[in-house]
Amino acid sequence: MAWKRISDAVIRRLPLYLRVLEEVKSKQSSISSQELGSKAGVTPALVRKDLAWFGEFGKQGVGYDVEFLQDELRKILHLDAPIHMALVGVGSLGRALTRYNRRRFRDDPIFTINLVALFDADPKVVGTTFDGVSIHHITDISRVVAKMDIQMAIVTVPADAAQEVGNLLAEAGVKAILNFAPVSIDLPSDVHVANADLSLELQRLAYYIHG
Amino acid sequence: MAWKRISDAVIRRLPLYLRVLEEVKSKQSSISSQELGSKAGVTPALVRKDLAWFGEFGKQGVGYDVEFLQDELRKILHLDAPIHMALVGVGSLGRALTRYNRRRFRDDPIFTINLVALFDADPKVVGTTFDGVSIHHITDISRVVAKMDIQMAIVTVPADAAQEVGNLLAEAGVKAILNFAPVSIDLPSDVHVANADLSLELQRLAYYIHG
DNA sequence: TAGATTGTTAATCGATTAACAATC
DNA sequence: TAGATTGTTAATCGATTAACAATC
Repeated sequence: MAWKRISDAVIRRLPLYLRVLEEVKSKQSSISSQELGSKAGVTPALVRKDLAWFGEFGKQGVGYDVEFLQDELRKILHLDAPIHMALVGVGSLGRALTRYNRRRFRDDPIFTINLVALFDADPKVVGTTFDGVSIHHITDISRVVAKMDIQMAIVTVPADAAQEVGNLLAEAGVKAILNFAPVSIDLPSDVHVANADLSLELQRLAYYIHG
Repeated sequence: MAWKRISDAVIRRLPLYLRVLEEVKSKQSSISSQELGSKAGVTPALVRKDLAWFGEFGKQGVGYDVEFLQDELRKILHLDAPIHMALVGVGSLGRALTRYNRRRFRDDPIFTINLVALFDADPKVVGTTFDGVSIHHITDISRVVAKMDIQMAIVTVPADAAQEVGNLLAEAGVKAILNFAPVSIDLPSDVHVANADLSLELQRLAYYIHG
């Protein structure tokens, strides 16, 4: 197979497959593209095509070995080793996401993304901890990211601070950012920014309330 | 134009256009597809095609009237009248989203989605209020939704309760649901469910950390 | 009028689905 | 072996882009 950048549409489905594999793991040792697809809400042909981008993981007449495929998908998504994550903006949304993430990391053994540092601009909270995680000042992003080997970040700052925080994270070498601020962040193309803009999503949904 | 269901890809961009229009409103009375597109991160041809699904809003040689287009987009998205929304699951994420939404509704005059009712299963919080909004028991969803004319809902309950809560909302006539629980909810096709699954999103992003 | 920009049609691009030979 | 299911190629579908006549 000639080298080609794999599309985001494909990458989005891999965590879904991972979730299905975890669900069936205790009940069966192999799974067909048929079953994996129907549990993930995807056609069997698309499951096979998605997986084929990365290798030949299945066996004709049998299907895919559940544990083997799980391991392979984890490697592809870089989830085979713990990932260190930061969160910038310890307001009410930031605190809620911190709790959510910490609990998930504690309770769910397959969830390996670990929130290890918080950042804020308010001197009153800098130096304290929340849910057991230290809060640093945003001017320390570069130093702390390097020291703690942080690879991902969640941004929950007000709209007018989001771009600047994005710049600081990018300079520090963070390559993947989940942005909850209601503005898009422009960064070099080697930094992947995913927008989780609640108000945009609600406005879109309003289209479907009919009337 | 023969009738055709408008794709979700188109609907997703409309709130983006709305945001750009609000931003330029004080500075100019009209805008070209060129400028609207570049500010929204979309090609000019696509802007024109998206808008053309709903009518002929522009003027050759001039562009689109900012206020007129804003009004039209609001009507299309049903944002021309206030929308009543509920939130189910008053845990830490639910409370954070409640605050976020209430503040947005208070401070931003173009944000017309109003969170008017909270629901939870815990008798200890039922009957109290949070951020000025009453918390009802989930068995009262049907009654309260009807009485308060609620059209949308946010779901922030644990995974194992999400489907049941979805059922209750659908039975009560809610047609649009934003689901934060880490499971998909199956509902009749006239109910639109958008998934905002944080852990899925983080696992996807991990692909891009390289290494 | 001359210049600008729309709405729309045709061309292109990319993603999904169907089909099937290979093979466990 | 017979049945099942993969990996892959070709066909289809849908979304985006390019081009341009119409017209403000």
